[in-house]
Amino acid sequence: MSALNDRSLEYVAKYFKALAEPMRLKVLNALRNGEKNVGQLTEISGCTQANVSKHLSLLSQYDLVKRESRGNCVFYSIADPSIYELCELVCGQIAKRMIAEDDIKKMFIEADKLQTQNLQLIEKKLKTG
Amino acid sequence: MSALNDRSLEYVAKYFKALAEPMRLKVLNALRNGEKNVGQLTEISGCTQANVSKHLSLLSQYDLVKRESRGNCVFYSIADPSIYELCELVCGQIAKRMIAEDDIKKMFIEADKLQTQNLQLIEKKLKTG
DNA sequence: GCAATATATAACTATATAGTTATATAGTCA
DNA sequence: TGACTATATAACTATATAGTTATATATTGC
Repeated sequence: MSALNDRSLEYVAKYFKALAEPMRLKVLNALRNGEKNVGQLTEISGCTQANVSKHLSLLSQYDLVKRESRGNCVFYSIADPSIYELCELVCGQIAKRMIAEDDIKKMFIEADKLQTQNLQLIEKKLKTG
Repeated sequence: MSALNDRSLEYVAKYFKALAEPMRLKVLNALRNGEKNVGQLTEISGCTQANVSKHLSLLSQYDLVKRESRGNCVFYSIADPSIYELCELVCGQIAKRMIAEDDIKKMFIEADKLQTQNLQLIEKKLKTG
């Protein structure tokens, strides 16, 4: 990253930007346990199918996800697991600050139990069909 | 990053967003060799002083840079060098793709010689006063 | 072919923010 | 004190994009 020119910086910035949206992180997070199709991701994300498709299209464009059309469905999966390294680095840095900032600490650790339960319910539902 | 709730995802996303602007990356890149004051960063960045200040303020807010007011000037430096790990991870991923995409490859490797020379000139000028 | 389902895209709105110019604030030195 | 320099902020414009609804495009099974 020494002496990158402006075009390169723009490129790197765009890459970060792809990861700079909560909904896209949610989608990537949902793909941790393996591939899912658009309908499943729509259900998990809680927004419209059109929106999920748009985000997937962008993630695809940056090779963050792999697209595989199978039968009537399109399955997406993580293209390069090293994006999780990125996320963990970021989480680590945020964690450092959490020590000082108690409200954020709570935000992370008490992790909205309702939401977790809902997610588990959806996952379960998706597995059992 | 397993089962992060929505608020946490938003927080992580915002962190990425802080790194998702070319001008901010340029500033961070300029701080690789050590602290610089706002005037110096303004000269390197090539945009207005007001804009640099705004970006520095945001970077400060996310603890990406350290602020130290000394005399008439304010010096900024990298708060946590692990952000460069982030950038290198991203550059690494982009590099993987470069193999296939020749134009991007050129973009990175032929790194605008003029710009590099200009940067060196500015750096030199800053050092000699 | 036709109905049904799954995904992608078009068109639009609302919002966030990068950049600007002008101005305020703060420190230095005479 | 007042002139000068350095940084931050306010107010504004232009642009990008997340989200929506409605529609188009595949694919499957009858």
